[in-house]
Amino acid sequence: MEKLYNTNSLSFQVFNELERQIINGVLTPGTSLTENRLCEQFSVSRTPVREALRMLEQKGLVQITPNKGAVVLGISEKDLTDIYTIRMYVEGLASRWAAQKITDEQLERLTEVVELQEFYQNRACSEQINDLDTRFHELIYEYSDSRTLQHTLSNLHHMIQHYRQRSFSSDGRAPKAIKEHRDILNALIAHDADLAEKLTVEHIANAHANLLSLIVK
Amino acid sequence: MEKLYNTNSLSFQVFNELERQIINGVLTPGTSLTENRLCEQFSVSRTPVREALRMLEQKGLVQITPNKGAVVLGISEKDLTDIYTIRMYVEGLASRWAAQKITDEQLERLTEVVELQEFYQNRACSEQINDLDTRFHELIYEYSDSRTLQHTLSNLHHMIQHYRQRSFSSDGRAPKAIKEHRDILNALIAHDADLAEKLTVEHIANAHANLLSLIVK
DNA sequence: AATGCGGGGATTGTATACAACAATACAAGA
DNA sequence: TCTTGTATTGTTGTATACAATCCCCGCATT
Repeated sequence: MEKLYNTNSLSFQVFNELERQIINGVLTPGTSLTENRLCEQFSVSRTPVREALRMLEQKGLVQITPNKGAVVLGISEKDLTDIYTIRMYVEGLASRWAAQKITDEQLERLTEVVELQEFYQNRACSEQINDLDTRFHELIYEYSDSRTLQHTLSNLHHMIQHYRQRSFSSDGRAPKAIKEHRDILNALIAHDADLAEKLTVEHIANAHANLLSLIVK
Repeated sequence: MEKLYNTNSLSFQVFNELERQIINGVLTPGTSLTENRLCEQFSVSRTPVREALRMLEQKGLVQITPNKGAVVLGISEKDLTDIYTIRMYVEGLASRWAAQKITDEQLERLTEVVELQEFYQNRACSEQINDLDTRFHELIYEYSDSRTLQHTLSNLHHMIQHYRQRSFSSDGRAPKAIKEHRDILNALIAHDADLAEKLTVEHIANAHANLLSLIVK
């Protein structure tokens, strides 16, 4: 379950770091990524760099033009809004399926995450809260027991990590979000698929609305 | 728009061919892909093979374990059902957005595709019909004017190409599907977002039901 | 001045060589 | 017999060398 994962392999180190930089806006859209520059930057040869770039292309984070190289695509504010809307349409499905299939052991793990969130919520640890938010949603994706749905939603959720961080760190969104998580958890405990779906859709809608209000400012 | 795209580069040739084989079930789940074997098979060096494998991993078609190699994941019947269900939740959104944003020129192109389908529908050319089905849906994804939605749905639609082929080649599904396409097209022409969404969801549901009836046999 | 045409430097594409790791088989010792 | 250590082999990870392509710039021609 833990993603100790390919943390070794230089390809993945480069991939993860570039992904992070793109998602966090360090690398702005339009930036062209020449292989040699990245080689120097990461002190690795071209092989892992090229592999990382190919992976990023499949994720839609860079665009590779044959014989010309890679440019950063990044995540625009329109992408952000689109992602929330897409999640509003589909993330309820994850909770619905999870409600039908979740085991007692899985419920325990999820409960633990929610309790940790409640523990942190008044301590202004926006990073921990964001991490736990990620874990909460990722666990539901996993417990939906659908590889494809997990893959799809995980990608979407991951893309907007940086924006969520802003949301949690700036205002009173965290307590509300955590309360909503607790409600969803209760619906899952009751195996009430309809309710879990409904609450999840509302949760996404609220998160979206909150983020929009921040951006307008 | 056309995907003349990276058809050159050996990496993409290998990627496309492996993807095709996985999607078509030529490579069954669990098959382990050793780099040297693929090198011989495609008569290329390890570099493009490795890049292809990394891309396939990001698409969720193979799983790479560090220092151990890649194994085929493939698309199970459960994945198939899941994909249709997910599309039922989200594909309507593409039509909704397309209805709001589609231009006259884009409508012409889409109309052309539907007319071609109607031309072929009684000629038992299931391959052409499948190709045109792909083009119809891909165009709507494109005209939804959302990079993320296009990316998401394009992946899902692509995954089940092989199953759709079976659907079109085996029974009276093609004429019904084409009729549904015509109805969706009309809704788009009228820029009726609600109707376009509703018809699209029904279209996916019908396609799913049809495929299920085939599999049960 | 505008256009067309090399040419050289920079960049990507591909192949290969070497290093690190994993798995297996086999032998030595308890 | 069982265990454990080790050698061997096959596979993946990384670096580098070479080939193909593109791009920019200067130059000549009109």
